[in-house]
Amino acid sequence: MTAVQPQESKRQRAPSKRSLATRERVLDAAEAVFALRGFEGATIRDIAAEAGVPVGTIHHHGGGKEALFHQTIARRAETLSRARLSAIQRVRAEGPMTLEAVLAAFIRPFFELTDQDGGWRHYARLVAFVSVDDRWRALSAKFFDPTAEVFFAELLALLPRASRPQIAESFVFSVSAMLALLTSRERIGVLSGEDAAQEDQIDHLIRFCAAGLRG
Amino acid sequence: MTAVQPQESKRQRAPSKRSLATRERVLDAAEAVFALRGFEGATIRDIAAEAGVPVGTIHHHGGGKEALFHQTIARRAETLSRARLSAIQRVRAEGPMTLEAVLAAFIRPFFELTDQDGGWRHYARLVAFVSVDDRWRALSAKFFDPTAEVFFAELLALLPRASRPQIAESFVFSVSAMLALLTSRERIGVLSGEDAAQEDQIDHLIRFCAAGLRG
DNA sequence: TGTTAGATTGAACAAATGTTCAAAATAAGA
DNA sequence: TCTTATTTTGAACATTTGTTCAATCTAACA
Repeated sequence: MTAVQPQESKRQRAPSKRSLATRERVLDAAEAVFALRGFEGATIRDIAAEAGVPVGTIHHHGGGKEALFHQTIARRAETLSRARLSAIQRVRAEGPMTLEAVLAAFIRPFFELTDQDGGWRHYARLVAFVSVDDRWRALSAKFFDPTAEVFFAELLALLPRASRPQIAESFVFSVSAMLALLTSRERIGVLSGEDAAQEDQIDHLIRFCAAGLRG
Repeated sequence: MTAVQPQESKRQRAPSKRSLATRERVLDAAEAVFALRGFEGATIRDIAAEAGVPVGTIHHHGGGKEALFHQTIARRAETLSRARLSAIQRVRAEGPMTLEAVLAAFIRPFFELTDQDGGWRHYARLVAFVSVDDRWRALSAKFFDPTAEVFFAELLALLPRASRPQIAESFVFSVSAMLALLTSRERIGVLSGEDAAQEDQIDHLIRFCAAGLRG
Protein backbone atom coordinates (compact mmCIF):
# COMPACT_ATOMS: atom_id res chain seq x y z
CA MET A 1 0.00 0.00 0.00
CA THR A 2 2.81 2.45 0.70
CA ALA A 3 4.01 4.23 -2.40
CA VAL A 4 6.85 2.45 -4.09
CA GLN A 5 9.72 4.80 -4.85
CA PRO A 6 10.77 4.62 -8.50
CA GLN A 7 14.49 4.36 -9.18
CA GLU A 8 14.80 7.52 -11.24
CA SER A 9 12.00 10.00 -10.91
CA LYS A 10 11.29 13.15 -8.99
CA ARG A 11 13.61 13.59 -6.11
CA GLN A 12 12.12 12.76 -2.77
CA ARG A 13 12.95 14.40 0.47
CA ALA A 14 13.35 13.05 3.93
CA PRO A 15 10.73 14.41 6.32
CA SER A 16 12.04 17.46 8.06
CA LYS A 17 12.64 17.44 11.78
CA ARG A 18 9.79 19.89 12.22
CA SER A 19 7.46 17.72 10.19
CA LEU A 20 8.24 14.71 12.35
CA ALA A 21 7.64 16.76 15.47
CA THR A 22 4.28 17.92 14.14
CA ARG A 23 3.29 14.38 13.24
CA GLU A 24 4.08 13.29 16.77
CA ARG A 25 2.08 16.12 18.26
CA VAL A 26 -0.85 15.17 16.05
CA LEU A 27 -0.67 11.53 17.08
CA ASP A 28 -0.32 12.43 20.75
CA ALA A 29 -3.38 14.63 20.49
CA ALA A 30 -5.35 12.00 18.56
CA GLU A 31 -4.42 9.39 21.14
CA ALA A 32 -5.61 11.57 24.00
CA VAL A 33 -8.86 12.63 22.38
CA PHE A 34 -9.74 9.19 21.02
CA ALA A 35 -9.04 7.70 24.44
CA LEU A 36 -11.27 10.25 26.11
CA ARG A 37 -14.18 10.33 23.70
CA GLY A 38 -13.97 7.22 21.56
CA PHE A 39 -13.69 7.17 17.77
CA GLU A 40 -16.98 8.82 16.80
CA GLY A 41 -17.00 11.06 19.86
CA ALA A 42 -13.67 12.57 18.90
CA THR A 43 -13.67 15.31 16.27
CA ILE A 44 -10.87 16.37 13.99
CA ARG A 45 -11.23 19.86 15.42
CA ASP A 46 -10.85 18.60 18.98
CA ILE A 47 -7.68 16.86 17.94
CA ALA A 48 -6.39 19.88 16.06
CA ALA A 49 -7.01 22.11 19.07
CA GLU A 50 -5.32 19.63 21.38
CA ALA A 51 -2.32 19.50 19.06
CA GLY A 52 -2.31 23.26 18.55
CA VAL A 53 -2.40 23.02 14.77
CA PRO A 54 -4.98 23.95 12.11
CA VAL A 55 -7.43 21.31 10.97
CA GLY A 56 -5.71 20.87 7.62
CA THR A 57 -2.61 19.58 9.34
CA ILE A 58 -4.51 16.68 10.85
CA HIS A 59 -5.43 15.42 7.43
CA HIS A 60 -2.02 16.09 6.01
CA HIS A 61 -0.40 13.82 8.57
CA GLY A 62 -3.28 11.59 9.44
CA GLY A 63 -4.87 11.01 6.05
CA GLY A 64 -8.47 10.97 7.18
CA LYS A 65 -10.04 10.18 10.51
CA GLU A 66 -10.06 6.42 10.21
CA ALA A 67 -6.49 6.28 8.95
CA LEU A 68 -5.50 8.54 11.82
CA PHE A 69 -7.07 6.13 14.27
CA HIS A 70 -5.17 3.26 12.67
CA GLN A 71 -1.92 5.14 12.96
CA THR A 72 -2.63 5.98 16.56
CA ILE A 73 -3.08 2.30 17.38
CA ALA A 74 -0.18 1.26 15.17
CA ARG A 75 2.36 3.72 16.56
CA ARG A 76 2.77 2.00 19.91
CA ALA A 77 1.66 -1.51 19.01
CA GLU A 78 5.06 -2.67 17.87
CA THR A 79 6.80 -1.29 20.94
CA LEU A 80 4.36 -3.18 23.12
CA SER A 81 4.70 -6.39 21.17
CA ARG A 82 8.47 -6.22 21.21
CA ALA A 83 8.52 -5.61 24.94
CA ARG A 84 6.30 -8.61 25.51
CA LEU A 85 8.21 -10.89 23.16
CA SER A 86 11.57 -9.98 24.61
CA ALA A 87 10.17 -10.55 28.08
CA ILE A 88 9.03 -14.04 27.18
CA GLN A 89 12.40 -14.68 25.52
CA ARG A 90 14.11 -13.74 28.73
CA VAL A 91 11.86 -16.09 30.66
CA ARG A 92 12.66 -18.90 28.23
CA ALA A 93 16.37 -18.27 28.61
CA GLU A 94 16.23 -18.30 32.37
CA GLY A 95 15.17 -21.89 32.72
CA PRO A 96 11.96 -23.67 33.66
CA MET A 97 8.75 -21.94 32.63
CA THR A 98 6.13 -21.12 35.19
CA LEU A 99 2.61 -19.90 34.63
CA GLU A 100 3.34 -16.80 36.66
CA ALA A 101 6.38 -15.98 34.57
CA VAL A 102 4.47 -16.28 31.30
CA LEU A 103 1.66 -14.11 32.58
CA ALA A 104 4.13 -11.59 33.94
CA ALA A 105 5.85 -11.41 30.56
CA PHE A 106 2.53 -10.56 28.96
CA ILE A 107 1.20 -8.22 31.60
CA ARG A 108 4.15 -6.36 33.11
CA PRO A 109 5.50 -4.62 30.00
CA PHE A 110 2.23 -2.77 29.43
CA PHE A 111 2.26 -1.39 32.95
CA GLU A 112 5.93 -0.50 32.77
CA LEU A 113 5.36 1.51 29.60
CA THR A 114 2.31 3.13 31.17
CA ASP A 115 4.42 4.24 34.11
CA GLN A 116 7.06 5.82 31.92
CA ASP A 117 4.97 7.89 29.57
CA GLY A 118 1.63 9.59 30.00
CA GLY A 119 0.73 8.84 26.39
CA TRP A 120 0.79 5.13 27.15
CA ARG A 121 -1.94 5.65 29.70
CA HIS A 122 -4.17 7.06 26.97
CA TYR A 123 -3.11 4.20 24.78
CA ALA A 124 -4.28 1.68 27.36
CA ARG A 125 -7.75 3.21 27.35
CA LEU A 126 -7.69 3.13 23.57
CA VAL A 127 -6.82 -0.56 23.53
CA ALA A 128 -9.66 -1.21 25.95
CA PHE A 129 -12.03 0.62 23.61
CA VAL A 130 -10.78 -1.29 20.61
CA SER A 131 -11.01 -4.63 22.33
CA VAL A 132 -14.65 -4.13 23.33
CA ASP A 133 -15.81 -2.92 19.92
CA ASP A 134 -16.27 -5.44 17.15
CA ARG A 135 -15.88 -2.77 14.50
CA TRP A 136 -12.16 -2.72 15.28
CA ARG A 137 -11.77 -6.49 15.14
CA ALA A 138 -9.48 -6.25 12.12
CA LEU A 139 -7.25 -3.75 13.90
CA SER A 140 -6.95 -6.06 16.89
CA ALA A 141 -6.20 -8.99 14.63
CA LYS A 142 -3.43 -7.10 12.88
CA PHE A 143 -1.70 -5.51 15.83
CA PHE A 144 -2.37 -7.70 18.85
CA ASP A 145 -3.32 -11.19 17.78
CA PRO A 146 0.14 -12.30 16.56
CA THR A 147 1.71 -11.68 19.95
CA ALA A 148 -1.31 -13.13 21.72
CA GLU A 149 -0.84 -16.34 19.73
CA VAL A 150 2.70 -16.68 21.01
CA PHE A 151 1.57 -16.47 24.60
CA PHE A 152 -1.39 -18.72 23.96
CA ALA A 153 0.98 -21.39 22.61
CA GLU A 154 3.11 -20.99 25.70
CA LEU A 155 0.09 -21.57 27.91
CA LEU A 156 -0.91 -24.62 25.91
CA ALA A 157 2.53 -26.13 26.43
CA LEU A 158 2.48 -25.30 30.11
CA LEU A 159 -0.94 -26.77 30.83
CA PRO A 160 -1.06 -30.08 28.97
CA ARG A 161 -3.93 -31.37 31.07
CA ALA A 162 -6.29 -28.49 30.25
CA SER A 163 -8.35 -28.44 27.07
CA ARG A 164 -7.62 -25.98 24.32
CA PRO A 165 -10.96 -24.17 24.63
CA GLN A 166 -10.48 -23.84 28.36
CA ILE A 167 -7.10 -22.24 27.92
CA ALA A 168 -8.50 -19.94 25.27
CA GLU A 169 -11.25 -18.86 27.64
CA SER A 170 -8.84 -18.36 30.51
CA PHE A 171 -6.57 -16.31 28.29
CA VAL A 172 -9.40 -14.03 27.22
CA PHE A 173 -10.48 -13.66 30.85
CA SER A 174 -6.92 -12.76 31.80
CA VAL A 175 -6.54 -10.16 29.07
CA SER A 176 -9.80 -8.50 30.01
CA ALA A 177 -8.79 -8.47 33.67
CA MET A 178 -5.51 -6.84 32.68
CA LEU A 179 -7.32 -4.15 30.69
CA ALA A 180 -9.64 -3.61 33.63
CA LEU A 181 -6.71 -2.96 35.91
CA LEU A 182 -5.08 -0.71 33.33
CA THR A 183 -8.17 1.45 32.98
CA SER A 184 -10.13 1.11 36.21
CA ARG A 185 -7.71 1.69 39.05
CA GLU A 186 -9.81 4.58 40.26
CA ARG A 187 -12.94 2.47 40.32
CA ILE A 188 -11.15 -0.20 42.29
CA GLY A 189 -9.99 2.42 44.74
CA VAL A 190 -13.53 3.67 45.28
CA LEU A 191 -14.85 0.16 45.80
CA SER A 192 -12.21 -0.82 48.30
CA GLY A 193 -12.10 2.53 50.05
CA GLU A 194 -8.33 2.82 49.82
CA ASP A 195 -5.69 3.05 47.12
CA ALA A 196 -3.39 0.07 46.87
CA ALA A 197 0.10 0.32 45.40
CA GLN A 198 0.12 -0.49 41.71
CA GLU A 199 2.90 -3.02 42.17
CA ASP A 200 0.79 -5.00 44.60
CA GLN A 201 -2.16 -4.84 42.23
CA ILE A 202 -0.09 -6.18 39.35
CA ASP A 203 1.28 -9.01 41.50
CA HIS A 204 -2.27 -9.77 42.52
CA LEU A 205 -3.51 -9.72 38.93
CA ILE A 206 -0.85 -12.24 37.96
CA ARG A 207 -1.68 -14.49 40.89
CA PHE A 208 -5.39 -14.17 40.10
CA CYS A 209 -4.94 -15.22 36.48
CA ALA A 210 -2.49 -18.00 37.34
CA ALA A 211 -4.86 -19.45 39.89
CA GLY A 212 -7.72 -19.19 37.43
CA LEU A 213 -5.72 -20.89 34.69
CA ARG A 214 -4.75 -23.75 36.98
CA GLY A 215 -8.44 -24.17 37.71
CA MET B 1 -37.45 15.24 37.87
CA THR B 2 -40.60 13.64 36.52
CA ALA B 3 -43.50 16.05 36.45
CA VAL B 4 -45.51 16.07 39.62
CA GLN B 5 -49.16 15.54 38.92
CA PRO B 6 -51.30 18.26 40.49
CA GLN B 7 -54.42 17.12 42.33
CA GLU B 8 -56.92 19.09 40.28
CA SER B 9 -55.71 20.30 36.91
CA LYS B 10 -55.97 19.16 33.33
CA ARG B 11 -57.02 15.59 33.04
CA GLN B 12 -54.25 13.20 32.20
CA ARG B 13 -54.54 10.07 30.15
CA ALA B 14 -53.00 6.71 30.50
CA PRO B 15 -50.62 5.86 27.65
CA SER B 16 -52.43 4.00 24.95
CA LYS B 17 -51.53 0.43 24.11
CA ARG B 18 -50.23 1.58 20.76
CA SER B 19 -48.05 4.21 22.42
CA LEU B 20 -46.49 1.63 24.72
CA ALA B 21 -45.81 -0.68 21.79
CA THR B 22 -44.13 2.15 19.89
CA ARG B 23 -42.02 3.05 22.87
CA GLU B 24 -40.86 -0.53 23.13
CA ARG B 25 -40.01 -0.67 19.44
CA VAL B 26 -38.01 2.54 19.83
CA LEU B 27 -36.07 1.20 22.81
CA ASP B 28 -35.43 -2.13 21.08
CA ALA B 29 -34.06 -0.28 18.08
CA ALA B 30 -31.98 2.08 20.21
CA GLU B 31 -30.56 -0.87 22.11
CA ALA B 32 -29.55 -2.65 18.94
CA VAL B 33 -28.03 0.39 17.25
CA PHE B 34 -26.23 1.67 20.35
CA ALA B 35 -24.82 -1.82 20.94
CA LEU B 36 -23.58 -2.03 17.37
CA ARG B 37 -22.17 1.46 16.91
CA GLY B 38 -21.70 2.96 20.36
CA PHE B 39 -23.31 6.16 21.59
CA GLU B 40 -21.80 8.69 19.19
CA GLY B 41 -21.67 6.21 16.32
CA ALA B 42 -25.41 5.67 16.49
CA THR B 43 -27.66 8.25 14.86
CA ILE B 44 -31.26 9.07 15.62
CA ARG B 45 -32.06 8.32 12.00
CA ASP B 46 -30.45 4.86 12.23
CA ILE B 47 -32.58 4.16 15.24
CA ALA B 48 -35.71 5.52 13.61
CA ALA B 49 -35.13 3.37 10.55
CA GLU B 50 -34.49 0.31 12.69
CA ALA B 51 -37.71 0.96 14.60
CA GLY B 52 -39.65 1.76 11.45
CA VAL B 53 -40.86 5.12 12.71
CA PRO B 54 -40.20 8.76 11.71
CA VAL B 55 -37.43 10.64 13.44
CA GLY B 56 -39.82 12.76 15.44
CA THR B 57 -41.10 9.70 17.24
CA ILE B 58 -37.66 8.95 18.63
CA HIS B 59 -37.58 12.30 20.38
CA HIS B 60 -41.18 12.05 21.49
CA HIS B 61 -40.51 8.80 23.34
CA GLY B 62 -36.83 9.16 23.98
CA GLY B 63 -36.53 12.81 24.87
CA GLY B 64 -33.19 13.50 23.24
CA LYS B 65 -30.33 11.19 22.37
CA GLU B 66 -28.69 11.10 25.77
CA ALA B 67 -31.97 10.55 27.60
CA LEU B 68 -32.74 7.77 25.15
CA PHE B 69 -29.45 6.11 25.98
CA HIS B 70 -30.25 6.37 29.67
CA GLN B 71 -33.65 4.80 29.15
CA THR B 72 -32.11 2.02 27.12
CA ILE B 73 -29.76 1.15 29.94
CA ALA B 74 -32.42 1.68 32.58
CA ARG B 75 -35.08 -0.48 30.97
CA ARG B 76 -33.37 -3.80 31.66
CA ALA B 77 -31.19 -2.82 34.60
CA GLU B 78 -33.80 -3.49 37.23
CA THR B 79 -34.69 -6.88 35.78
CA LEU B 80 -31.04 -7.84 35.88
CA SER B 81 -30.55 -6.57 39.42
CA ARG B 82 -33.65 -8.33 40.66
CA ALA B 83 -32.57 -11.59 39.06
CA ARG B 84 -29.18 -11.35 40.73
CA LEU B 85 -30.53 -10.36 44.12
CA SER B 86 -33.13 -13.10 44.16
CA ALA B 87 -30.42 -15.58 43.12
CA ILE B 88 -28.23 -14.57 46.05
CA GLN B 89 -31.27 -14.73 48.35
CA ARG B 90 -31.88 -18.28 47.23
CA VAL B 91 -28.26 -19.14 47.92
CA ARG B 92 -28.50 -17.62 51.37
CA ALA B 93 -31.62 -19.62 52.10
CA GLU B 94 -30.09 -22.87 50.99
CA GLY B 95 -27.47 -23.02 53.69
CA PRO B 96 -23.71 -22.53 53.77
CA MET B 97 -22.29 -19.98 51.35
CA THR B 98 -19.62 -20.94 48.91
CA LEU B 99 -17.57 -18.71 46.66
CA GLU B 100 -18.84 -20.54 43.63
CA ALA B 101 -22.44 -20.04 44.66
CA VAL B 102 -21.99 -16.30 45.15
CA LEU B 103 -20.25 -15.92 41.80
CA ALA B 104 -22.90 -18.04 40.12
CA ALA B 105 -25.63 -15.85 41.57
CA PHE B 106 -23.95 -12.81 40.05
CA ILE B 107 -22.99 -14.32 36.71
CA ARG B 108 -25.65 -16.85 35.75
CA PRO B 109 -28.70 -14.55 35.63
CA PHE B 110 -27.16 -12.38 32.92
CA PHE B 111 -26.49 -15.39 30.71
CA GLU B 112 -29.93 -16.84 31.35
CA LEU B 113 -31.58 -13.61 30.28
CA THR B 114 -29.30 -13.43 27.26
CA ASP B 115 -30.41 -16.89 26.22
CA GLN B 116 -34.09 -16.04 26.45
CA ASP B 117 -34.24 -12.82 24.51
CA GLY B 118 -32.20 -11.46 21.63
CA GLY B 119 -32.48 -7.94 23.01
CA TRP B 120 -30.51 -8.99 26.08
CA ARG B 121 -27.61 -9.93 23.87
CA HIS B 122 -27.49 -6.36 22.58
CA TYR B 123 -27.84 -5.18 26.13
CA ALA B 124 -24.78 -7.15 27.18
CA ARG B 125 -22.69 -5.37 24.53
CA LEU B 126 -24.11 -2.09 25.71
CA VAL B 127 -23.12 -2.81 29.30
CA ALA B 128 -19.63 -3.68 28.12
CA PHE B 129 -19.45 -0.35 26.28
CA VAL B 130 -20.67 1.53 29.31
CA SER B 131 -18.30 -0.19 31.67
CA VAL B 132 -15.24 0.66 29.59
CA ASP B 133 -16.14 4.31 29.06
CA ASP B 134 -15.64 6.74 31.91
CA ARG B 135 -18.17 9.14 30.45
CA TRP B 136 -20.91 6.75 31.59
CA ARG B 137 -19.52 6.33 35.09
CA ALA B 138 -22.59 7.98 36.61
CA LEU B 139 -24.88 5.60 34.72
CA SER B 140 -22.94 2.62 36.00
CA ALA B 141 -23.03 3.99 39.50
CA LYS B 142 -26.78 4.43 39.39
CA PHE B 143 -27.81 1.18 37.78
CA PHE B 144 -25.14 -1.38 38.58
CA ASP B 145 -23.15 -0.32 41.62
CA PRO B 146 -25.85 -0.95 44.25
CA THR B 147 -26.14 -4.61 43.32
CA ALA B 148 -22.39 -4.92 42.96
CA GLU B 149 -22.03 -3.65 46.53
CA VAL B 150 -24.24 -6.46 47.78
CA PHE B 151 -22.08 -9.08 46.17
CA PHE B 152 -18.90 -7.34 47.21
CA ALA B 153 -20.07 -7.48 50.81
CA GLU B 154 -20.81 -11.16 50.40
CA LEU B 155 -17.29 -11.78 49.15
CA LEU B 156 -15.82 -9.81 52.04
CA ALA B 157 -17.67 -12.01 54.49
CA LEU B 158 -16.65 -15.15 52.69
CA LEU B 159 -12.94 -14.34 52.50
CA PRO B 160 -12.01 -12.94 55.90
CA ARG B 161 -8.33 -13.57 55.36
CA ALA B 162 -8.06 -11.51 52.18
CA SER B 163 -7.62 -7.74 52.29
CA ARG B 164 -10.39 -5.44 51.19
CA PRO B 165 -8.44 -4.00 48.24
CA GLN B 166 -7.56 -7.48 47.06
CA ILE B 167 -11.19 -8.52 47.04
CA ALA B 168 -12.13 -5.32 45.24
CA GLU B 169 -9.53 -6.05 42.60
CA SER B 170 -10.63 -9.64 42.22
CA PHE B 171 -14.22 -8.55 41.90
CA VAL B 172 -13.41 -6.08 39.15
CA PHE B 173 -11.37 -8.75 37.37
CA SER B 174 -14.28 -11.15 37.63
CA VAL B 175 -16.82 -8.69 36.28
CA SER B 176 -14.61 -7.86 33.33
CA ALA B 177 -14.08 -11.56 32.62
CA MET B 178 -17.82 -12.04 32.69
CA LEU B 179 -18.36 -9.22 30.23
CA ALA B 180 -15.65 -10.68 28.03
CA LEU B 181 -17.45 -14.00 27.89
CA LEU B 182 -20.77 -12.27 27.26
CA THR B 183 -19.40 -10.33 24.31
CA SER B 184 -16.46 -12.30 22.95
CA ARG B 185 -17.63 -15.87 22.52
CA GLU B 186 -16.81 -15.72 18.84
CA ARG B 187 -13.30 -14.50 19.50
CA ILE B 188 -12.76 -17.31 21.98
CA GLY B 189 -13.98 -19.78 19.38
CA VAL B 190 -11.51 -18.50 16.81
CA LEU B 191 -8.64 -18.66 19.27
CA SER B 192 -9.37 -22.18 20.39
CA GLY B 193 -10.35 -23.47 16.98
CA GLU B 194 -13.60 -24.98 18.20
CA ASP B 195 -16.85 -23.80 19.77
CA ALA B 196 -17.41 -24.91 23.33
CA ALA B 197 -20.87 -25.21 24.83
CA GLN B 198 -21.90 -22.03 26.60
CA GLU B 199 -22.81 -23.96 29.75
CA ASP B 200 -19.27 -25.31 30.00
CA GLN B 201 -17.88 -21.84 29.44
CA ILE B 202 -19.99 -20.38 32.22
CA ASP B 203 -18.98 -23.16 34.61
CA HIS B 204 -15.40 -22.49 33.67
CA LEU B 205 -15.76 -18.75 34.20
CA ILE B 206 -17.10 -19.34 37.68
CA ARG B 207 -14.29 -21.76 38.52
CA PHE B 208 -11.74 -19.31 37.08
CA CYS B 209 -12.98 -16.43 39.21
CA ALA B 210 -13.33 -18.56 42.32
CA ALA B 211 -9.80 -19.85 41.98
CA GLY B 212 -8.56 -16.32 41.39
CA LEU B 213 -10.39 -15.00 44.42
CA ARG B 214 -8.99 -17.74 46.64
CA GLY B 215 -5.55 -16.72 45.40
C1' DT C 1 22.60 30.71 -2.13
C1' DG C 2 18.75 29.44 -5.13
C1' DT C 3 15.46 25.99 -6.18
C1' DT C 4 11.66 23.35 -5.04
C1' DA C 5 9.43 19.40 -2.70
C1' DG C 6 7.01 19.28 1.10
C1' DA C 7 4.66 21.37 5.20
C1' DT C 8 1.50 24.73 7.10
C1' DT C 9 -2.54 27.48 7.21
C1' DG C 10 -7.35 28.59 7.47
C1' DA C 11 -11.21 29.42 4.61
C1' DA C 12 -14.82 27.00 2.23
C1' DC C 13 -18.01 23.07 1.14
C1' DA C 14 -21.15 19.37 1.17
C1' DA C 15 -23.10 15.99 3.94
C1' DA C 16 -24.82 14.42 8.21
C1' DT C 17 -26.82 15.11 12.67
C1' DG C 18 -29.70 16.38 16.79
C1' DT C 19 -33.59 18.91 17.49
C1' DT C 20 -37.90 21.52 16.78
C1' DC C 21 -42.49 22.19 15.23
C1' DA C 22 -47.07 22.46 13.35
C1' DA C 23 -50.42 19.81 11.19
C1' DA C 24 -52.87 15.40 10.93
C1' DA C 25 -54.35 11.08 12.94
C1' DT C 26 -55.77 8.39 16.79
C1' DA C 27 -58.04 6.70 20.70
C1' DA C 28 -59.37 7.49 25.74
C1' DG C 29 -62.98 9.28 28.54
C1' DA C 30 -67.48 11.99 29.18
C1' DT D 1 -71.01 10.10 19.67
C1' DC D 2 -68.27 14.09 20.79
C1' DT D 3 -64.42 16.17 22.77
C1' DT D 4 -59.69 16.58 23.37
C1' DA D 5 -55.28 14.95 25.22
C1' DT D 6 -51.77 12.13 22.99
C1' DT D 7 -49.41 10.34 19.50
C1' DT D 8 -47.68 10.24 14.89
C1' DT D 9 -45.63 12.28 10.95
C1' DG D 10 -42.18 14.39 8.06
C1' DA D 11 -40.51 18.76 6.70
C1' DA D 12 -37.40 22.36 8.20
C1' DC D 13 -33.43 24.41 10.84
C1' DA D 14 -29.17 25.45 12.88
C1' DT D 15 -24.89 23.11 14.00
C1' DT D 16 -21.38 20.20 13.62
C1' DT D 17 -18.31 17.35 11.11
C1' DG D 18 -15.00 15.29 7.78
C1' DT D 19 -12.79 16.75 3.94
C1' DT D 20 -10.78 19.63 0.23
C1' DC D 21 -7.91 23.18 -1.62
C1' DA D 22 -5.17 27.06 -3.05
C1' DA D 23 -2.04 30.18 -1.20
C1' DT D 24 1.92 30.76 1.80
C1' DC D 25 5.83 29.37 4.25
C1' DT D 26 9.86 26.37 5.40
C1' DA D 27 13.86 23.90 5.07
C1' DA D 28 16.41 20.09 2.45
C1' DC D 29 19.44 19.63 -1.24
C1' DA D 30 22.34 20.98 -5.29
